Amino acid sequence: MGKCEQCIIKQFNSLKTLTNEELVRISSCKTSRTVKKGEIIFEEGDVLKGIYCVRDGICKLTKLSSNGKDQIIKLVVKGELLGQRSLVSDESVNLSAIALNDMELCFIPKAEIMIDLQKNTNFTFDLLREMALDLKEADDIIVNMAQKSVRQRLAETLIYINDSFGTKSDGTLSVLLSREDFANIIGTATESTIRVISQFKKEGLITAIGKQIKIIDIEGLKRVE
Amino acid sequence: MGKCEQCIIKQFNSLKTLTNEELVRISSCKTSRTVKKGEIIFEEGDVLKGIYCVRDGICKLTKLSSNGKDQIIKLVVKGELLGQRSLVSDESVNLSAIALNDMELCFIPKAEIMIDLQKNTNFTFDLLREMALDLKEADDIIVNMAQKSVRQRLAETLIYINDSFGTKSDGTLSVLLSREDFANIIGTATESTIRVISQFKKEGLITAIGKQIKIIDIEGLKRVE
DNA sequence: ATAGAAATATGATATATGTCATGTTTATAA
DNA sequence: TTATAAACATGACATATATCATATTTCTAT
Repeated sequence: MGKCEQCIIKQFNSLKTLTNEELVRISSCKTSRTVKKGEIIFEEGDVLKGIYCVRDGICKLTKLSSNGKDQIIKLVVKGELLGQRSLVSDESVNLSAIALNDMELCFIPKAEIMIDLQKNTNFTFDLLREMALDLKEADDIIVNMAQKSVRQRLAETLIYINDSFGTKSDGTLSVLLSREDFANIIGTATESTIRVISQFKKEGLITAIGKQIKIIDIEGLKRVE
Repeated sequence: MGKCEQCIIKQFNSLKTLTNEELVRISSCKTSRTVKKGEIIFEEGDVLKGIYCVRDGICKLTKLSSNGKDQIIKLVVKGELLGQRSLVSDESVNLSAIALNDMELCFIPKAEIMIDLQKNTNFTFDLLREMALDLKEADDIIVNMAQKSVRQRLAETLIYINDSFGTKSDGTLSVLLSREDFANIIGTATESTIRVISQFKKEGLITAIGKQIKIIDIEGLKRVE
């Protein structure tokens, strides 16, 4: 099993603030876990006993609405932490995490990471910074949900995925989502999403062969009303 | 001017974690400010030079959407802090704060409060906990926006205001909002909000005389579809 | 106290989006 | 490979909500 102090993944999250000594200790108590596509990592209501560091793959964080539909709140990719909030509150998690492709995760027990949270101000402060960013993003999502059309929300989601998670060598988005996943991100019916994707294709904004979506005219997408 | 170390307001926010010594220092550099109803405390894009502690009154945090409409993200009342995120990031604020009634604010310069953020782990940790709660609330708002009807969103907003901010002796909500403010919270047109309020009145769920709204049948409101 | 401006109210209509039905294509497992 | 299920696609229609118009009431400043 890899050693945290040598792992490059930590560069992308708050663990980078830990000292070598701290990382060695963390490394000795962490466990690794592979998760298959579609598998549930944790579920709304679970009590987490630690945090995950995503070594590879991507997952969605979803919340079940009272009407029975899932809402995707956030996509978490390679490099990010998962379940930070459980460090701060003793409540159960308010979101489910489901793998969108095969994943590799490292699990760090809460008791161990809490030691660092007590001692290392840099670590706490960096977590705080990450959470502030999440909060800012959440504010933007709220405004978009409240004020923008399904067409706009889908256009922005495509741009967001393009910019944040990048493309493969052929230009298609590297994050593959079903039409239903897209619908659950933008908060609409699956049929509506399918229709808008078809419209975008006809309008020459994107190409879409199955789940392989490529943005053709990003400026056009930005202009969508 | 009051002394922080004797102020009861701090009980309601992260300042309660500061030591007496720290509070004395903060007290000596803080300034007080009164803000009239409707006045802008800070605006999207401003660079904050510190944080506010709300001694009295209530304000709304809004964000301007690209379609020109304001979205209300959060109500901040007596006891809470304002502008915590500016401590963590050096970016400009992403929200505007506007007084909903006359307010009393204490302003603590960033440089001073940062000293505590560096030294006092309890303080940082408490801020982290508050932010985690905000984030959880934001997740709920996203789901509601995405999945629920205007009727449901208004019903939940009324219940939220009732439960979180309380009522006057006559049972009316102590937070007074215009129909437009309600519309900007739930993300809909002002006319739609007015119509739904009228419906709720007819259905015996609430009474509303001008801005004085009283919940009559809270269970009925919870059942709204 | 009065004029003018906001805020509230309500109708008529347009439009975006949801829902249901049905068919086709693509993926998955035996 | 074939059978079966899941995902995708599209039409027809229903419905929630937005928009525009026009009163009416309430607030605000002089």
